[in-house]
Amino acid sequence: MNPEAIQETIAASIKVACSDCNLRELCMPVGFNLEDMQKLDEVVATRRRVGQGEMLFRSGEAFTSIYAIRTGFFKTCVSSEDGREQVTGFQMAGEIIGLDGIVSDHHSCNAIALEDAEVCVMPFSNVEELSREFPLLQRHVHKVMSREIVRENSVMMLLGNMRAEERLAAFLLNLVQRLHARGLSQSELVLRMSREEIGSYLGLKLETVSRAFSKFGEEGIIEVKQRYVKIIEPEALKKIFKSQSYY
Amino acid sequence: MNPEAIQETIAASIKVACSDCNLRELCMPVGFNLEDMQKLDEVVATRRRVGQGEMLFRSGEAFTSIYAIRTGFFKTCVSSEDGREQVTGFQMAGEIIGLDGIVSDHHSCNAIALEDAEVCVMPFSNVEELSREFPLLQRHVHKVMSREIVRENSVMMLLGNMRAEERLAAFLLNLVQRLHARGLSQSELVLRMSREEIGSYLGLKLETVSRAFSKFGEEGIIEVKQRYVKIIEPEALKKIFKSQSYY
DNA sequence: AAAAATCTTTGATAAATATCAAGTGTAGGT
DNA sequence: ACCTACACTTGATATTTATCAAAGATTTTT
Repeated sequence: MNPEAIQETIAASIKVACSDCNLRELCMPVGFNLEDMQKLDEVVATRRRVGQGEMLFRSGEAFTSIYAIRTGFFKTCVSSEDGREQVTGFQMAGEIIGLDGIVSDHHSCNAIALEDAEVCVMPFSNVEELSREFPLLQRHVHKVMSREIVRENSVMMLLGNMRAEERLAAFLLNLVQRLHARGLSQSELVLRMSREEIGSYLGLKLETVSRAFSKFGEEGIIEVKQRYVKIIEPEALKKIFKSQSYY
Repeated sequence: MNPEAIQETIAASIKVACSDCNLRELCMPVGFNLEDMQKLDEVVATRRRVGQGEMLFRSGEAFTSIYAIRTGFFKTCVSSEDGREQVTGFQMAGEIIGLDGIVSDHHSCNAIALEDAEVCVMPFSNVEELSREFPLLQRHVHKVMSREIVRENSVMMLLGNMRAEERLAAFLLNLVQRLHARGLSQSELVLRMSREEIGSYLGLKLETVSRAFSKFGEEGIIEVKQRYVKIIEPEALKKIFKSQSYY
């Protein structure tokens, strides 16, 4: 047994229980009674640790499970034949990844941990089986997928209609909003991704991202020190992201 | 009873049967026996006609149903507070729209008919109920949503990484591929949308789209006459757009 | 602790696309 | 068939962002 396999066995042997999980409100539906909740625990087969820089799944790989992030931070990205890479999202605790694999039984993107992470492995057949039994879970799964569709719609708006500074403002506001929903600061954050990764997500080159950060800093809207960011004037950011008339 | 209501009543009274529908392979799962298939017919409540330029649903509207396109052609678009509009997709016969509404019980985009159209109205509660009964339908619904997520991933790649001509090449190839899957020509098509709508989808201005069309025409790759397009050299188009799968 | 590698910032210039403008073509309505 | 929208094309110019380059900061390795 190699070290990784041992690690996985240990992780699996620890009782994995959604009913006890402090992320429940984020990644599971509410409104269950205790009995149902215990049934629901069956949806999670094991937990899995993913070290920084490691892949949770990769494009082309057979699809078996979706994953709920317990701790850590991920990026998902697609790459073209000629090697161009597009970051399609950044995911944090309580969020679900792997839904891309359902349609073709193979994943179509890579999921890479940007910091040491742990995920709940939810075999999709379990999810479907329990969904047929629990309408609340079924509805929840549908909402999770719909949310992803809606999120991608707004990324399309961002990429198709906004200029560099608007994109970065929208990105920062979205990040702190999600972090805040997890009990973290509304104004301070440490970026888990590089300028290049931000640029890839926003359809910009890293230099352009860096310049936009510097500009916001000069204007006193934010305070930036490498990956540490403090939002001084959230209203100014919102204004940049909402109103600028582009083209 | 106003004329529209009468029209709807007539449409509903015509027996709506997926089991008889020639689009079944496109919009419904395969592998059902006749008995199940008849049960499945219940998923469709009515049909609805949507005239050119009319909205099937609009952003903010309460979500009740998803729609399978029987005939016609739609665009979906989101708009920002300051009025900028982003086309998020073009949909044709056999495709499903309205999935954006699930997450918040309200639609987050507009669906507009680009030509006279008819859709099958599938109340989402019906879909969910039958999904619990028929694992094949459940799996199909999940695949439809996953396909949309994967499609949007490719659009992100397109908007984030490609140049104008690559975007247009990818767009044209995708369109003819989908039309071909519906028994239409692999090389000829009549665009249902304006240059401006193409531009909105591709994150370009209409003039840029027009120039790219002209360039392809001059190079003999395509033949363009307003909205009529004939693809002369599909390989040349594929070479321009040599990224991976685009849905 | 020094060295190497990586990430970030900033400046100068180039390239791509938007904007403005004018003219042409096409479709729909009377 | 004519008139009037509206859609499309094309040219000239402006703007934005990419590219190239180099230096500074941070993290990792030795």
